[in-house]
Amino acid sequence: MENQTNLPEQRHFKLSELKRLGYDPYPRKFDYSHTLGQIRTTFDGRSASDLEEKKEVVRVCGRIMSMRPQGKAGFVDISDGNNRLQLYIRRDKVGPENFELFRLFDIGDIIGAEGPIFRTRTSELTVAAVCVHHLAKNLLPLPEKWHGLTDIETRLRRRYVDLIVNPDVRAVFVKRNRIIREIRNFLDERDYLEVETPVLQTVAGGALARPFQTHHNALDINLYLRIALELYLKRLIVGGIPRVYELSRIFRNEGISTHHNPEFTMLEFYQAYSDYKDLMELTQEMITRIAEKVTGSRQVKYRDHVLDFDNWQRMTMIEAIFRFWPDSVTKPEEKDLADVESLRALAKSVHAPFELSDGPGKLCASLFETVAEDRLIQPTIIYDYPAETSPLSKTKPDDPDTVERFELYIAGMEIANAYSELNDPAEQKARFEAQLAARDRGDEEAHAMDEDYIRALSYGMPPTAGEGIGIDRLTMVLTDSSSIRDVILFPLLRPEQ
RNA sequence: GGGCCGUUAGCUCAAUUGGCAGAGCAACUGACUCUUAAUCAGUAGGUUGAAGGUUCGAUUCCUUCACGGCUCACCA
Repeated sequence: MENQTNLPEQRHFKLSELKRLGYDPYPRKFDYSHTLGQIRTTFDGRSASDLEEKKEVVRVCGRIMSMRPQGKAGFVDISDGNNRLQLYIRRDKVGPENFELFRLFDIGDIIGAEGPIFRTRTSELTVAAVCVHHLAKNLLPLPEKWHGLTDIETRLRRRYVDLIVNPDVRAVFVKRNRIIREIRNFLDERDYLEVETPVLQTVAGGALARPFQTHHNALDINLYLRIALELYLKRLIVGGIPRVYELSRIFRNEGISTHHNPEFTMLEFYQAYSDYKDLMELTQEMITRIAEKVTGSRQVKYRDHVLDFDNWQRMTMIEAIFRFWPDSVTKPEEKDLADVESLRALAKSVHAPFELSDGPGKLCASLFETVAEDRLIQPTIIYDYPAETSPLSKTKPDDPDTVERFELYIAGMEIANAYSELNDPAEQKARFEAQLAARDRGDEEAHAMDEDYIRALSYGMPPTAGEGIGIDRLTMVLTDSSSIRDVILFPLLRPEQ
């Protein structure tokens, strides 16, 4: 033992010692009387003398987070991930054999204990153990107790360790779950039907993005992982389900950043007999309610800002370009935003990226993203988008170049995207053909043709409004997280070695 | 993909101008029956991310590679 300086070897030695003393190294179960949370709610308000008098015996279990041995006695803190509780183990209370077991315990071990609840001299609620139980051995040491685990790579690769030692991480994912639950409650209250549509698709449509490809062996066909939920959900609108939603994972074969993960969670919902104005109201109500339920307030701290969900803004994309145009650059006039030549000049003046094949719509969108997007901190609905960048949206009745579409921005991030759905199959076919032409010009993200979707529209789709909400980004906003990886338990990383 | 930065003990971090690789916690041994960052005494723990190069000598300087972070581009 003296020569065993390697830590895992020492732990394995202790595991063999457990076996030698007749303990099952991996016992099957442990009957506990209280979770640590139940201990807290039951006994936190009780006085030392009251506990002393009643001597209520409990059985508890959890992972050892710290130990303070003192010769023939010792204190141990256990945690169940939510709560901590102190155990006091005395040789004269548990007996010499059980005390030998206690001496084989390490930080990180999973143990059980039973005994009466009491308060120490410093008033700490504590179990005075009459017996301790070994439940599982920790063979790899936990991070240091007060600096903890901070290395981001290790935290992500070993999320289980991150969860053990960083309580804030668990709190984020509890909130994420709460957000999803509130969304379901909100939509279910409004008679939406939750459905599941194919992840494997022969045509990856519904968004402008590059898909992952895979192959089905038995059918010998290439398939794509879906990049959006949209086209199947609208087929269900055609099929007579007037309110429908799906909340699930989609996949985009694109870059990874603090705001992008290759797989992410999207809510899409579609509501027949409505237009995008109706969804603006619905979105504002839903997001505000979720923010309040999840954070406890309609004023939410995010980084250096306080997001005020009592004060939503609305403006058109064009208005946003004018409003946030940088003072240092000569402000354009309205007519400049209709002309390709002057739009290119404007794009250059603010360093907005564009391609020579871009029409006025794409150029406007690029201007908007460059000058306005990251200034949209407070909840802001930006509406009326160029038809050129929106192949599935219905145009405005008085303007064939503009569609009835809005996006919700919070904290400089696009959170939601919604529009009045194009339900004219002839026009939809023409839009797809325009996208195919763009694809031929080298635009890899242009929308593919989907003949069956055209056929579905040809059976007649009622006027419909639809919306997608990025759950990961919404969770970032409501948990004050600056990276999408803080709200995804196991984000994609390059494999080790 | 571009730019910048990082990688030293299980964890968190030092190491002066290129000159013997260190500390705290964790671990091990011993003392200690109300501690809580327990305390006290002692011990052990390293291919400094990998491979080359320069040098009498490299954690330190150079090159390449791996992985990561930030950021820009693309995207939601």
